[in-house]
Amino acid sequence: MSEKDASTTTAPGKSMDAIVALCRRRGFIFQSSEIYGGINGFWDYGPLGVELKRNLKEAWWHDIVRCPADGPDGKPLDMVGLDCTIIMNPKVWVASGHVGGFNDPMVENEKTKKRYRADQIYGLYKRYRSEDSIELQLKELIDLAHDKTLQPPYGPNLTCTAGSASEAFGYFQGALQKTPYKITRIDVTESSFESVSSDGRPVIGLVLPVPMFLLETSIACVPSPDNHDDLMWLLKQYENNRGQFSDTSKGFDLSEPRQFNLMFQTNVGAVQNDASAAYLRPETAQGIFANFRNVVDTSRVKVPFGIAQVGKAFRNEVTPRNFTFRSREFEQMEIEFFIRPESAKEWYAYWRDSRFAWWQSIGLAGENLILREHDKDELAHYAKEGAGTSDVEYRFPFTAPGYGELEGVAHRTDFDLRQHAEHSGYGDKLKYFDQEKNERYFPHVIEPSAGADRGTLAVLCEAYTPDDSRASKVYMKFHPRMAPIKAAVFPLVNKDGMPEVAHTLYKTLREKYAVQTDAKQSIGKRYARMDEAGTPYCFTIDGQTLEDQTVTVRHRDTQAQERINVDKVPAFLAEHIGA
RNA sequence: GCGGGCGUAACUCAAUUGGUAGAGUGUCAGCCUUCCAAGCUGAAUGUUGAGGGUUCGAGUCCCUUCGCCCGCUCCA
Repeated sequence: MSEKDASTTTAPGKSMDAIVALCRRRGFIFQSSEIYGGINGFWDYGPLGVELKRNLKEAWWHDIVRCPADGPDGKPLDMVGLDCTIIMNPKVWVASGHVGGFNDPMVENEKTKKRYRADQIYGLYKRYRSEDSIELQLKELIDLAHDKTLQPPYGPNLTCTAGSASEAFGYFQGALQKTPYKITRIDVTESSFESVSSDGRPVIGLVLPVPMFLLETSIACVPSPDNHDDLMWLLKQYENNRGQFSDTSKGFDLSEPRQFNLMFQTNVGAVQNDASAAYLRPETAQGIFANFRNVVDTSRVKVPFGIAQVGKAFRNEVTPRNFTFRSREFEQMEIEFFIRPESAKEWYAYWRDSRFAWWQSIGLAGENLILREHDKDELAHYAKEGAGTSDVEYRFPFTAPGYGELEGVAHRTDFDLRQHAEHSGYGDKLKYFDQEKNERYFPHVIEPSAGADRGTLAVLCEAYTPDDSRASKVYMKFHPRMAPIKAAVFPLVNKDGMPEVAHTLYKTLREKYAVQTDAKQSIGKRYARMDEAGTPYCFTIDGQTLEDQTVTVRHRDTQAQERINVDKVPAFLAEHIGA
């Protein structure tokens, strides 16, 4: 999420509470196992919701696998699908780094209950005792200061956006002015230079040679390694802040590092022991990498090509929140696109831009959708050296004025294939062989990874349109391709032969489209219900139909009406909805 | 995981110092109805989130728990 563009806000009248209420009332989304009090982080899709989400997934599958666009070289993309299991050999997650990296050891301040990643406060989570002498602590600090192996993330890794090193120098000087420490050097690392901020200026990193110490006051202290006074000052800060850190009996009162496991664990087979332990996949991507060899061997694909998968993934999030936005069980739509390493920049740009355009094409066309290039310091472990990472982000009512991620496009390099080559023992056999160039190599990967539930939620939020002038006070302005119900067929009144005509038209249309018919109650009430369901068109059979074979088309967005011949209705839908 | 707020029908809300759980909307059925939730008649729906306690008696007081919202934290 980002806080960019704070000057604009989400459209007025779009309260998340109202959207959630409509989702419940009209059967889009329910809380899972609600009659038992629900379960945090799990959501069910009702009759309208499942249609909506299917439309999203099927549009994705159609546009990615069945009917992909042309690539940057002008040729149609080579794409195939895949459907892997949720539970895989646990070694997959060791290779991918999810066992270990995903489970960052955390330390907790036992008094304030605040939690930090252990690697970010290295040195501090070492528990000094009050009887430990200042000299001992000082010695440890000096050792740390001279430990050249402590590189980021262990060392402080401050960055700023600046046009030159001297400008950055001024920034860092300001940032550190409340400490007695001076900047000893500025490293404009290669990786920092590659990252360019949104305003086009390079990101310049300050890499300091010793660990940063986080005090409770959020001061970042950076002792110069050879300055005795600096180290003494730092110790003094510890002393002064000890009341906040500890109960005075245990020095700096942080717990031992603990694992906070974000992967769901289960057991395969009846016996529950370490040998039977397995995980629910935290992402669908690894199933694709694990099957890379199989797909290459069986489907005649050639680099560049992509493998796509839609499926459930699971993360035991610390804090599920914001409706379905952060769920513990969720569905991903992922592409792993395999390319020659030297073409990474080109393909990365292609996927970044085409994925953004795709979200626009399904109705998120307004200013609530943005494309955001990541800063270097927020990149995932596998993407540090890549061509880049960006997010397609949507301004949800609950993130406004900030944004929430819908899809991430990342250059994963050849990290995953190499990891699996090593851990599986397959080694070079996992490499791709290029016949033309007689060359064997690990392809690089551009990964566009989208959230189906987040996408559905964004479509819901975007469609929600308050309108006091209509009976329903609100209507869902879905893109026709997303609308759960494409059209409704109504007899104006429930007599005089109109129901029969309506029924015949309904039976014809439902062969191809999700349509509904309803003869009960007043026509206004039926239109109003369709407004809340987001149905783009209603066809109404009236007295005139019986005479001249024309029906009324009622447009959802404008409430305008026109007459067309009943025989032209399928063609009308084909034109306005698409096949 | 921490702190704060909140849970009464599908929705929005009532219910006197603790004293028979109600209304409107929606939903459903019938009638009526020739274009935007119209009208008439009728109907269904709650273990007051759940569990325990105090009490003759708990929606109301106490404890526990679950869920939702906000702020931290987390989001590889």
